Amino acid sequence: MMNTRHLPPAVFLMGPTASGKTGLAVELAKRYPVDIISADSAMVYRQMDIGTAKPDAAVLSEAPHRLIDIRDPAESYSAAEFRDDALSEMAEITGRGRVPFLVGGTMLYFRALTGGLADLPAADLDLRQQLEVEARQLGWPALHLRLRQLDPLIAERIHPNDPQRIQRALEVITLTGRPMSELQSQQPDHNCAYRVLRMVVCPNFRGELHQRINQRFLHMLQQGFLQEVRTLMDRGDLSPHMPALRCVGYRQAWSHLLGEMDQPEMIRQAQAATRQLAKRQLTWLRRETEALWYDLQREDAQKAVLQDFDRFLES
RNA sequence: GCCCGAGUAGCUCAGUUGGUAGAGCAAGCGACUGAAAAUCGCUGUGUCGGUGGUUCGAAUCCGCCCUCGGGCA
Repeated sequence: MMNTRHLPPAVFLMGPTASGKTGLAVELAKRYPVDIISADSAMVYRQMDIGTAKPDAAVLSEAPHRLIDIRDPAESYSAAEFRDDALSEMAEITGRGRVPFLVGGTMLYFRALTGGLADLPAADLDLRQQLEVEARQLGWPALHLRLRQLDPLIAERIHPNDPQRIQRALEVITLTGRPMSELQSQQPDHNCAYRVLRMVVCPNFRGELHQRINQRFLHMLQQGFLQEVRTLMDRGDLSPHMPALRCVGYRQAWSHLLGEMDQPEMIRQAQAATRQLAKRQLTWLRRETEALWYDLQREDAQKAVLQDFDRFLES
């Protein structure tokens, strides 16, 4: 392990959806010389406020968040773009003598940020569409078979039913002429240029998190979530397979507004999808062995956070 | 009160002519390199409403009871 003493500090606040990250981050931003950078793949989209649980304008004026509202819902964003954007924001914040404070639940983004990414080509929409058409005729398992010829190593790691990864691996080899497994193995060692305090917030009991998720979705509905989705729908240029509209809650609401399911069913499915998202986030989070964990339901949690924050910033 | 229907997994239900059960969803676990709030993989779950009987053997057939629907009074 390298000596990180001379590196500038940064703080990561991670946690599953509905765990209370944003509220805590805003509190901390008021007390410490930190600037918040959102690490959230859904909050990047403008006009998607209620359903992404984005902090409102009043909160944002007090505690500005970078990397939210940086994309139109018709556009896409990616882990690689996040990495570039976050690193440049971090450098800028550090340059002003303040501390970058990364807050969010998109664990792939954190990983790309600290672990780096292989030198792979960006997405190519035309090529993806072409592969989509082929898949419709031949089926994804057939394309997986083709991938097995071209890049046996990566095919071994990708399940024949996993369209997204088969598509990506074929895209990479088509665009570069080289197998994705090879490009990944050539990924340079990446040293994160910051000394990082990793904090995770999460209720100790899963049932408690589920309850918060269920209630929060009902609250979103009261705040006019369906109207928000209706407004997106009325634009006429969005479709439910775009990354923005695939977000939890949005795709169920979209389907409900099309009359494909009634409201109680939409609520059930949206809540379930959110619980499943939280579970996947927890699977990532369990690997964060160096992180400090806090259950904000507990009386002493806030105090512990402040203490650990103090100690880190003073060190 | 009488008649009919239904009670099987957390939920919705399937279960052939009797051989002590299985789907979907939910849930749990995992994977994850430019769509990641995405996309995938694996895994259970049970006093078959209760009770007594017939039978070598009952979710299945019979009696009684309970609960919930619906109808008739």
